[in-house]
Amino acid sequence: MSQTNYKDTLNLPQTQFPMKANLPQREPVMLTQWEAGKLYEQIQAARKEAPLFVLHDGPPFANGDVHIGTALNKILKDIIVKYKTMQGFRAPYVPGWDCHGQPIEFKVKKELGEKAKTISQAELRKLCRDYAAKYIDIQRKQFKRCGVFGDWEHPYLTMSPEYEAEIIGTLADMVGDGYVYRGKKPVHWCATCRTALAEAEVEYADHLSHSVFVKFPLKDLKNEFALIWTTTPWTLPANLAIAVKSDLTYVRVKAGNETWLLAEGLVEQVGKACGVELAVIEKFPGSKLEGIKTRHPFIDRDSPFILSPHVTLEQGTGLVHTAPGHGAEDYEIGQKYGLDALAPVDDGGVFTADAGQFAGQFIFKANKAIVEHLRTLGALAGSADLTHSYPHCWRCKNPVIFRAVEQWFIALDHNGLRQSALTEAKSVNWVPSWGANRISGTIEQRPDWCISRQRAWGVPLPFLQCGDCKKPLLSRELILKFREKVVKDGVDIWFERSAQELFGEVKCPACGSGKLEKSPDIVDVWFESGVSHRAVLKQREELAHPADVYLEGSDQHRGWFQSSLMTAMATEKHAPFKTVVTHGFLVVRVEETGKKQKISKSAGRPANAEDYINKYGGDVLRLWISSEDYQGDIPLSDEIFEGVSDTYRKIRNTLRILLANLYDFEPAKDAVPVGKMAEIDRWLLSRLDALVGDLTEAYERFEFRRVYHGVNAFCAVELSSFYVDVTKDLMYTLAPSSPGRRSAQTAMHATVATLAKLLAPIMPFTAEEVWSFLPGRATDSVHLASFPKAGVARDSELEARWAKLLDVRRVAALELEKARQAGTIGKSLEAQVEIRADNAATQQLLEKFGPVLETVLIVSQAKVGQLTGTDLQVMVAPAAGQKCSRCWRYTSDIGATEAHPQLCGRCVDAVTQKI
RNA sequence: GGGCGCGUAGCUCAGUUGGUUAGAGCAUGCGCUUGAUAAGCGCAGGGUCGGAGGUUCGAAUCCUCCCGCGCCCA
Repeated sequence: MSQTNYKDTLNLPQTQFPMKANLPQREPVMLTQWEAGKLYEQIQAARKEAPLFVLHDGPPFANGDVHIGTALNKILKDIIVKYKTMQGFRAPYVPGWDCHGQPIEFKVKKELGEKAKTISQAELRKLCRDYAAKYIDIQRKQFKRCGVFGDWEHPYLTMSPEYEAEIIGTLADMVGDGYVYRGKKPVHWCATCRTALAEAEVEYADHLSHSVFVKFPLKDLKNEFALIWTTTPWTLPANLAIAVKSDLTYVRVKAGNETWLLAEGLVEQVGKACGVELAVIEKFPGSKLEGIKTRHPFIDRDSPFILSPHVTLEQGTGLVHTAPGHGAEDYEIGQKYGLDALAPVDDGGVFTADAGQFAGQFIFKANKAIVEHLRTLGALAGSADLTHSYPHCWRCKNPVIFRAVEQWFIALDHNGLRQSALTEAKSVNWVPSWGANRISGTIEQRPDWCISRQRAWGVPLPFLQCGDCKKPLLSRELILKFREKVVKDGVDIWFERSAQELFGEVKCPACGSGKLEKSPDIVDVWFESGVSHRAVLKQREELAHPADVYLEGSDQHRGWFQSSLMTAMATEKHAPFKTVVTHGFLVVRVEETGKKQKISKSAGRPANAEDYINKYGGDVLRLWISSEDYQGDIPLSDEIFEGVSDTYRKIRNTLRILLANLYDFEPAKDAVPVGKMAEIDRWLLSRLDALVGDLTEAYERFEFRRVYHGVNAFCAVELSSFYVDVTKDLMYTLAPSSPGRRSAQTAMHATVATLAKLLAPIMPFTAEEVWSFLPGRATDSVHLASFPKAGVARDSELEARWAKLLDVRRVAALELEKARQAGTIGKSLEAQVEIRADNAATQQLLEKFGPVLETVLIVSQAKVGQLTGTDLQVMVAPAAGQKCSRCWRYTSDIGATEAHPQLCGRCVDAVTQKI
């Protein structure tokens, strides 16, 4: 028989499992199969009676393509859901979308262009609804493409009537419990368009302002003045206080025959600007000023000193003119001191009667009159023109103003809400643990929740006010009455029908008037998504309240986590989540600087999930996510993706060779019982068991990178470089059904099956592909299988013995390499070795291994020599005997059988037995 | 500017309550193999643990300050 024919007698690996993954093409095919087979429904049905695990989805905004960061969030959730499912839980996943809100309204208006001005609110709302629906479809497709399982045909939408009804219902309850009140708060306001503007509708551009230094006389002190500076003289009629910083140094200075108060650090600058010599008389900290009163220069009113951390020495005098009705910071600090958000300006930017002598004037025109008036009064210390960046309206390009308008608020200290939320937050499991600290900080600091927005696209605040006495009419019963109509007809009826049509005859309890007006405002979208625990967890019968896990970016400590916690504490008296997991944000390395930068700032870099899926595939995208420590910044680069792709290939090839070695293995028929398995195979099963234990703990702790590194190391070290390499000889050359080969196949079979299951939550496509090649698989889909259990095959005594053997192997590898460099041998089968143990115990151990030594070292002969020293030594020499042309080992019995002159005895047996 | 985080080989990550010479996988270089072959195996090089002080017999680890990056505020 010729050499090439002997090759035909080997059991070389065979498989149709492709080496090249071709994920971008293969994955969509698998998705189609999953959908056709209703895999998600099958999984849910299989777990019908199982204990429940709920991961509640935070709704992404229905706008644009799925960003790589959004995909990261969704995939992390999916890994958890898939893992919990395999652990035997019923883990339904109901995805959601945030549908209302300014960004959609903004985009729709932009697309409309000039037409946006003439369109009715109802038409605008219709277009916004269509826009959201369009992107829900797009995003749904993209999320599915990421391999995310869920009830995609029944997501929750904040614009669905059921959801809207729960928003209204929550408002009703909170009104009933007295949390809601009406107050004023400044917003960006365009006097030309007569509308409130959102931050995104404001553009910053240079603007020429008239800056003035104004003297406020100190109450009851002659010739002594507090000197303030402002670039908006028109806000002076609304001045209610002067803010100083407690730890800044302030001075009294002599200015001619007057005394002025200002910050020490600005004396020189102010002196120059006002053209006056200033001589310091006295120094004191800002804290000394608190409570002291000044007089408004032209209105009969006190203006007290207050303390504010916002004061800086960048410009002005260090004494900050404070008009709570016309500035965000002014408002914040005003709240603390109980100041009114006075804004004597109407919708058109004209002063109202409250502005005294300036009533009826347009504010920007009144600037000049006010400055002149100050000059006449002698209250003007200096003035100058100043060009600076100032907000303008995105549509009409005119400068906008900050103006307090009527708003609706939730009182966070009512009924001890804030305190109970803080207490409850302590009993939530925050991952990472500093989340507890962070959310407490935001809850402690935040002011009352302003829940009204002056926009078109959202859920109306179903509140009434009296048309005559203007008092708000807040009634739980009336709101619930409206809610009933919403369930039937959706929320649009608020805009389409009159108060009377909606509520019938209702009288103002304050003045008895029957003339009631509907609030034109809509509710803050944070309130909408914040009530999802009620609108989804409590409504959907497959879910439960509270959820086991919420998982979002760390920005949501201030966003959704907080809004959810607050509304839940107010209405349910407990948190809506047991565990909150947070992740960081994507950063890319900028080549030139080597510095990290958030992805949104890196122009030209692909930022959609699709870009990466089309290039690398969904499973590589997911494997990348699993590889990163997502708790901090998450780095992203081509280099990283290439690296993950390499790992993917390593894992794939390892699984492939195992499958290829199983081409003739039927577990039911051929499997060897553990007790009869070879040691090396039991060693593998023991290591595998340890891996299962580690990875189970990693999944439980949401530390997926440990899964990635664990599987990678197991494939590279235990399997590829050791077990598979070592067992090649017996796998290929023994008779197909020999016990040694069947034993190894049994171990390999268990290993592929286990690895497929361990990887299924992270690489759902590849795990499924592997599964489909697995002989004797118990379930159709790997996603219907159970997660492996640890602690069944661990044999630490055996592992300890083999650890010693692996030490020998390491030393042998070094010596074999030396021989190879010297040209003595090529591959290791051309060598024989003599091992000298480092002590008697090792020597005894090695002797007991016997022929296993040759196998493990992949050499032709291995013997244990005399114990001579204290170091473990391996001596290498060329192998003795002749090379068997079938198994390539060197032996002394080549040609012992006449019929097979080129074969060793073992190969003769294999070839002739054919067992 | 404030609050909360993060910073360990080229890359992604380990590194117990402080305790030998800081590890792994990948990548790189050099070999081997050609019966996992657009694969596989071996060996080697590679780190001032962001920086500077301090505590300690001893610090990647504890403390202070600084630098860089991110999130949230302002």
